[in-house]
Amino acid sequence: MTGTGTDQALLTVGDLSRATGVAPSAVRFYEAHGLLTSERTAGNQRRFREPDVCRTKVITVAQRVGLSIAEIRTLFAELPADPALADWQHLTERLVEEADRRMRRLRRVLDEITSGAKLCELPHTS
Amino acid sequence: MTGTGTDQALLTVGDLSRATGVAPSAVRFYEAHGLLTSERTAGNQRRFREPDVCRTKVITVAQRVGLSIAEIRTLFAELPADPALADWQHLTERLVEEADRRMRRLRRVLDEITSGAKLCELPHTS
DNA sequence: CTTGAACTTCAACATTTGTTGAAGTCAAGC
DNA sequence: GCTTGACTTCAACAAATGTTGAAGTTCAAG
Repeated sequence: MTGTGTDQALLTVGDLSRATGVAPSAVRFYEAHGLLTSERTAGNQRRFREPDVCRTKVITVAQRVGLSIAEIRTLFAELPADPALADWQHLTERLVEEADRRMRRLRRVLDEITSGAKLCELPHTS
Repeated sequence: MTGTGTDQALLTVGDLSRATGVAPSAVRFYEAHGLLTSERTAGNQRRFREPDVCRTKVITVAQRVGLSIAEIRTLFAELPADPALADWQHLTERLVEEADRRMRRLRRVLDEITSGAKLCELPHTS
């Protein structure tokens, strides 16, 4: 009975920050806004788990897609506590879909201003 | 010699707002930040010109592309005072290019998280 | 144990992109 | 020429997304 099975690597704020490139202040901010959760040590320090590295990276990507913190929270709402690979895949799939939707919307607007052409009337230089 | 040539329609803030769907406060904001310019009446009220309708619409689209006010100001820096059709076309071309660049960058990031796959390590459930 | 780096909370600040309201002025129709 | 709606400026507020700093605590190494 050597292993208890709970050899989970616990990460400090600094560890998570280094693992993701996100500033410690931002990590705390994300936790305060429900995007990350942590346990606490006896001395009240945060300890994150490995999936939080992934969550944090997803946050970064989702922000690039244009999602707000609130929207990312909603996105994460579907994610189980200890996600399996399939769960991550499903999540990124949804994220990609959302990105596609937004890019298509943008493309439509761009098409309007290039081909629709009524955006800018010429000054009637008679 | 009937026309003086200066039958330019002059637009109040409200006119421009109605023509573009942008709030009057936003119009003033854009002017304060150098995206629009106006003349003033004897009584100190703003009077815009037709091209400003187009500029304002471009501002809206550029924001959807993700440009900041400062970036839009830079974009407009190339635009002559009284732009011809070709100038508008050039501008929208640049805007579309920028949008494409941004979408390609985003696409790369998305590809990384879907195919690159090293984003999320599986918890080693032995 | 002690020490130094890393952690804690909390409040204040920073930036962007505007909106709102107060107090006052202008323009246009009757 | 008066009235009324639209305009003016300016300051304060707002919401999102964090960062910074102060004051104090904890963790790990020696």
